[in-house]
Amino acid sequence: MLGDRTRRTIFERVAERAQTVGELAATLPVSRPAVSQHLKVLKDAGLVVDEPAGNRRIYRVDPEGLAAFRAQLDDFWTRTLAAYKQSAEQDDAGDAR
Amino acid sequence: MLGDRTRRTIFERVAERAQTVGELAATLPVSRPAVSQHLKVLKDAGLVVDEPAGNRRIYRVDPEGLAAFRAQLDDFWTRTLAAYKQSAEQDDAGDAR
DNA sequence: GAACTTGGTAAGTAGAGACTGACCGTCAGT
DNA sequence: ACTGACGGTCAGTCTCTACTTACCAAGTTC
Repeated sequence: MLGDRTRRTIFERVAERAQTVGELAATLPVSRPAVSQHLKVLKDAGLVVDEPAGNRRIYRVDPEGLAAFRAQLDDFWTRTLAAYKQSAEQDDAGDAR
Repeated sequence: MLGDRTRRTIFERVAERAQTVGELAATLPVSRPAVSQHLKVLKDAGLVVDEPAGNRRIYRVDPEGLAAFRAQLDDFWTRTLAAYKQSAEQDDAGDAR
């Protein structure tokens, strides 16, 4: 999801300040459609929401989706680290046997 | 890095229990070389270390590299969330103006 | 309402990377 | 020493995806 540099940058920019597609594209080394496509992905993932503002669309971070995303991440790390810890302890027990 | 399903699974498996390449490949839907390549990437990233054990190589999680990796992640999220928070507060101030 | 701006979508391309089969080196057991 | 198991690497393929150009729809401005 946020593995792609460009997409991560876009996400950071939007987090810093709600912006339109054009504003984002102007400061990035990719074309406007590319930005639009990245925003679509971020939107589908629930990380951003867009709001029509006359001629433009303003993109901003979606706090709920962001929280859900982080929760997923945290869950992964919690599970993985717990498993690792347990495995490490078993190794210690094995060494001490 | 951990965006790829297979690689993430491999990492989780290694975290659960230190294993050889063959053991990992046996329970995964990909070939042994594929596992070997994923492990190389994980090793280059410092997430795992390998230790020769006679004929085989045992892969285990590298606590230091893991900590560094998590630190990077945390840094990204801390920065991003801080920026977002500040941006949100400015918006509130703007609305109240 | 005509011209301009903004942005989403479609189609096609190019590059990245995940995967396989083949090959080779190394170690263990006989 | 020979044989078999384990695993790293190479070369090639195939899929995925990020990107661009072109086009179209909707809105604003004069």
